[in-house]
Amino acid sequence: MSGHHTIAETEKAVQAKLGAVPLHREQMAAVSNIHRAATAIRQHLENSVLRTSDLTWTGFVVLWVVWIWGEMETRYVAEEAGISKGTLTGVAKTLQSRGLLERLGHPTDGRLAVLRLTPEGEELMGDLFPKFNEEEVFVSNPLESSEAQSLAEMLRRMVTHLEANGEQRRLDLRGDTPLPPRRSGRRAKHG
Amino acid sequence: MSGHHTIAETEKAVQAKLGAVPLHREQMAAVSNIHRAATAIRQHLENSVLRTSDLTWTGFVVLWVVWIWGEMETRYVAEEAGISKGTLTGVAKTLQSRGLLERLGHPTDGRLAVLRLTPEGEELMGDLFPKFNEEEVFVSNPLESSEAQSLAEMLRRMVTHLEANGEQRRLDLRGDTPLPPRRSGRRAKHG
DNA sequence: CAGACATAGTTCGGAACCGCAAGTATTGTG
DNA sequence: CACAATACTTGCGGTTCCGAACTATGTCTG
Repeated sequence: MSGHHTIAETEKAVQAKLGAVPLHREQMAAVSNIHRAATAIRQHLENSVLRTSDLTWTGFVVLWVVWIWGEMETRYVAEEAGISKGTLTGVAKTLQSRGLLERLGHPTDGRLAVLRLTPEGEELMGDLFPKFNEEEVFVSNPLESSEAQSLAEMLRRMVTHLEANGEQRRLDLRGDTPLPPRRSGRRAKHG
Repeated sequence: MSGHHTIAETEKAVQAKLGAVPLHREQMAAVSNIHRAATAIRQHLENSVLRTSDLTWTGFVVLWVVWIWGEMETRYVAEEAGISKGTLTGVAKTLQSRGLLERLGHPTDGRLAVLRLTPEGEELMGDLFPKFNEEEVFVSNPLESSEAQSLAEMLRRMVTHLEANGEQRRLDLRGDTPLPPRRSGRRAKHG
C-alpha cells in the first residue's frame, strides 16, 4: 500500500479530469476513502495477527460474530458478517474442519442450523481478539479518541440509512426494467 | 442488509462479552464500522449502477483509476485499485475482452505495460460516473457536507499512516519468526 | 389434511482474489 | 558479457463471493 500517488494527489487528478463535470466531491472523497481505508486495514490485519493463526478476514469475522453473540442461527451470522448465506456455508465448513466452530440443528425447527464456537474456538478468540484490538488501535493512531468516536458514529449513520432505504432506492433507480442477471451464476436446468 | 441486530446492539453485546477485558472500544467501533460501511456501500453500488453495466466492483475501480489518471503502468494501477498484480492481469483481460480497456507496451522500457481506456471505455465512464457519484451522494445522505469532509479527512489520515508505518509495524510484530506461508499457493518444484 | 406457499439452508456455476513460485523478457551494472 | 534487478505473466492451490436453483422443512388455508 505504499502508493505511487497519495490520496491528495488522486483527488487533485480527479478535479483535473472532472473539473467541468458537476460532481459532489465531498461525498465522493468520503466513499472512496472508506474503501481505501477498509482495504488497507484489512490487508494490515490479514498480514499480521490473522496470518499467524492462518485465518482469513472472513473466517475471523464469522468467528467473531459467533463469539460475541454465542449460539447464533446461520442466517443471522451471514447478515452480521456481511456475506451471503451461500458463502457462509463454505466458510463455516472450513472453520468446522479446523475444529473452531460447530454446527447444531435447531431442536424444534428442523430448517434451522445454529453455529457455536468449540472450546478451541473460544480459546483462540480469547487469545486472538486482544491482539486484533491492539492493531485496531494501531491503525487508529492518527485519530483522537473523540475523533474515532465521531468517525464511528458517522459511519453508523450511513449504514443505518442504507439498511433502511437502500432497497427502495435501488427499486426506484431501476424503475420498470428488471436487473440483468449476473454474467456468472447457476443456470436453469433447461431453458 | 436489514440487520437482525443493529450496530448499537452489537456494540452492547461486545461490551457484555468483554466487560472484564480491557479493550479499546472507540477504535474497535471505528474499524468495524469502516468495514460495515464499506460492505454496505459496495453492495448498494454493485446492485444498482454497476449491475446495469455488468461491471464488478473491482472492474469498475480499475476502469476508474485508469480513467482518472489516463495511461498508467499496470503496477500502479494495481496499487491504486488495491489489488495484487496477478489479479489485475486477470481483471484487465476481462475488461479488454469487453473492449473497454487496452494494453500498450511502453515505448522506452520494454518491461512495462501501460493501460488506457478505449473510446468505448471513455464513453462508458463518462456515462457511468455521474450515476455512480449520485449514489455516493445517496449513501452520504445522513452526513452534512462538512461531516463528509471531516470523515474523508480522518480516513485519509489512517491510510497515510498505514502506508507510512504499516510494514514496519508488521515487522516489529512478528519479530524473528517469519510469517508462516499461506495454507494455499504454488509449491516449490522440489523441496 | 392436502396442496400451496413460505422459509432456511445447501449446492453449484462462474468469477474474483491472494500469495507465492516459476517463467519470460528487458534493463541496468560491474 | 555475465549477472542481478525489475516488470509482468502464468499457473497452482486454495478461499471467498454472489445469486439462482434446489432440497427440506414448516405454516397457512380451503
